[in-house]
Amino acid sequence: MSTDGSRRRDVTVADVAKAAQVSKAQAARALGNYGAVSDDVRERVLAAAEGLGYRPNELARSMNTGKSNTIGVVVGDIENPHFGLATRGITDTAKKSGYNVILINTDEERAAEVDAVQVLLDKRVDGLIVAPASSVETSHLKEVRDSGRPLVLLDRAAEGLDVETFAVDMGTISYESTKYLIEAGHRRIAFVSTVRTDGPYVAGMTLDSSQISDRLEGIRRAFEEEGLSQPIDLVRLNAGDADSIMRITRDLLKGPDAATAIIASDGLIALSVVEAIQESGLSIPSDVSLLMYDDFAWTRLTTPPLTVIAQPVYDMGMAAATALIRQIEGRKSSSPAGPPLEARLVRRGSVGSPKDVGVLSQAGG
Amino acid sequence: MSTDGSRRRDVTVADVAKAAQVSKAQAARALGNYGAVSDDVRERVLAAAEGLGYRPNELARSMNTGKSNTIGVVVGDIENPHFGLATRGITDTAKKSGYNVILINTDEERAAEVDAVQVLLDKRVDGLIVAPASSVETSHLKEVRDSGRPLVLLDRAAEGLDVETFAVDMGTISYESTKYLIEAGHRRIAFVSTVRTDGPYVAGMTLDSSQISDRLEGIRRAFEEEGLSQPIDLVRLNAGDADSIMRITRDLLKGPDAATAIIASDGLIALSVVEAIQESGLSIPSDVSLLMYDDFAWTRLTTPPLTVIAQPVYDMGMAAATALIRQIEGRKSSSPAGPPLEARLVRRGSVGSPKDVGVLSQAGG
DNA sequence: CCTAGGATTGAGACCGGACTCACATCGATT
DNA sequence: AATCGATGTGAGTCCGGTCTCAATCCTAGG
Repeated sequence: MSTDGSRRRDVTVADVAKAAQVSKAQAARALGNYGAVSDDVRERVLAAAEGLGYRPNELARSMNTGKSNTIGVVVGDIENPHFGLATRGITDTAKKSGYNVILINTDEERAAEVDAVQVLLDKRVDGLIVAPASSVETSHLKEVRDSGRPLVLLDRAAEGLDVETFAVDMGTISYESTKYLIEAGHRRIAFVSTVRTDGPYVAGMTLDSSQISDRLEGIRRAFEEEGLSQPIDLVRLNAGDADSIMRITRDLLKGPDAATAIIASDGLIALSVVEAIQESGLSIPSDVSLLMYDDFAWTRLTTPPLTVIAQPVYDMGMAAATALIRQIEGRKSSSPAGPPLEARLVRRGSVGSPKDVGVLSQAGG
Repeated sequence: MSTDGSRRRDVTVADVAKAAQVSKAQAARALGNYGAVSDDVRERVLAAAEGLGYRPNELARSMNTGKSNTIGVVVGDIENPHFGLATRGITDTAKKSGYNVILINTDEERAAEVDAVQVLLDKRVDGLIVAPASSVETSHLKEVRDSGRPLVLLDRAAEGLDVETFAVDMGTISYESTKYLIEAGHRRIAFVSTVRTDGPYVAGMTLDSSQISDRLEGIRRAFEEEGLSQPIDLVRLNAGDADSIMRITRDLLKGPDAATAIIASDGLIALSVVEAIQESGLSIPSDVSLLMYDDFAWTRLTTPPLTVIAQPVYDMGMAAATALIRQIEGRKSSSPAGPPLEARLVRRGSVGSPKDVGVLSQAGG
């Protein structure tokens, strides 16, 4: 019952062994629950361990089992609710299988990501879940894969990298929702995203983000199918902080060729877009329609409630973690893809028909 | 230039040493940049390391330096933007000093927290940042402190635990904002929180959360100062999921003694409260005023924008991490408290005067 | 009563670095 | 030229576990 006692160094198997009057090997066996140990010894060891407050050093254990029971998660920004929710899906799943999570933010910068991956590898995590900042420059991820360490991608694909990826099919949902806007009468549909590019958007341009490429492709396809062409002058990338997004929004809504609908690439963007619209004294959806990616709780509270593209973010995280752990623990990959991760258009009140078109087909369901 | 080569086991110092034709000790010195190494040896070793793609095993390194360069963060729920932001503050600060973060969610359950702390200790993290689920049952945290491992509390204090704590002074801001509501004419002020209790609220009751106790105390003080007494029948704890919060809200707004103002203890609660109010056909602030804790971006987008109590959440995380790292790296604690972490009442549009009172004193400013 | 074979047990190697210690080496001091 | 202190260098230990291997104990079968 020496509840106090040792303060400095932690108790080791050797200490326990000594206290229990057995060899280190026997103590280790009793503690680790392997090998053959007599009842007498087991009891003595367990009692000694209890009394000394013994706790195994996971570092040492990891060192010679080669397993750290830790997975590394690399995302853009944990503050972004999208990643927050995905991370929750990951950590919940990980915990269930006895894994812990080391989290690193990259702010969507490749250099930070390269670094993060390196650090995690050095720490000998059992596997990695990465939301790649760039879908194009992926050499560092290739190295991970080549090193044989389990790797799974979240949210975005990486070009030429044959790795399990958990993301929704952006092309399809983008196509469908654009179609919905077109049917409501919109022709001037804007798209605002934060992906960085060197110059203004040009059709077919290679983008850093597979997600955004797919969305733009979906939009293009929807227009094309109607015999129309996508207004690429309304595609605004490089949207940065709140101010720049508001500036972009004001610009989009100005002049005779103003956008009649805006698709915000994520919740943060939508926030600033809505703010800019409100400041301009315009109203949603009578003056301009709005569609945003991700369904957050607050989107139901705005006036009007926002029409959104809901993504199964938590499930994505869960699926990614499940797949990674499967890779870590056993067979390569049983089923190539898990259950389908599908996005869904949630029609609320922020999409209507543009003013000068009248009600060709009623928006909303 | 053997970019491929070894696939199985990682390269170790011994391998590098052999390749560079020097002893393991010399290789380690050159690689670790310590001790005395001749230029010739250093060059050979570095070249060999480069060629072999040597990467130090941080696990092994940690084992005999006793430092893992990792800190453990234990929060209620990373999905909650409050913690998301705080965590960002922590990770940013940690990264700057070369630390990584292992994140564990507890869902505010003590058992999970005890577990989390244990796991992190076993993994030999250099220090811990905990947002304690309970301010009362803190024996597991006491043990951490007694074990000598650096520990810092976030968001909430823990009773009888003398540990650096980074949280805003809830009593003061609660007092001030209640005062503000009272001056606007409110007398029937409700308070809704998720803290779990055994029975309904009784004045002076011991709560699991120091935060909530302090807030209630602030409310009580404000009423008392006006010669009034706090309507404790309007204190609703144990608010659980969205449904239960909506039920509570409807109940608060019913009958002759209905609440004229509601204080929502966090953003998630506010979400459901607003939803319930909207569903009831009532409007804010003419029928009922609303005040919520935490200033999220979306609170500016509701109609009307919400009056909130803004907390320096990111700074809290940053301060906690800074203090922890200071503890880890050196002197115990130089300044008992860092820069003051103060909450601020942000007056937007959700607080007005109750109907039957008229405009005694105009709310807002 | 003696022995084969499984149950126990202890010594020590090993994981991959960090670091101690004793032993060179070498230019500089007197 | 002999000596001294500052490098250089390699052998080997240690961190705290896991695990191999050979030795020892026991007990049932003959």
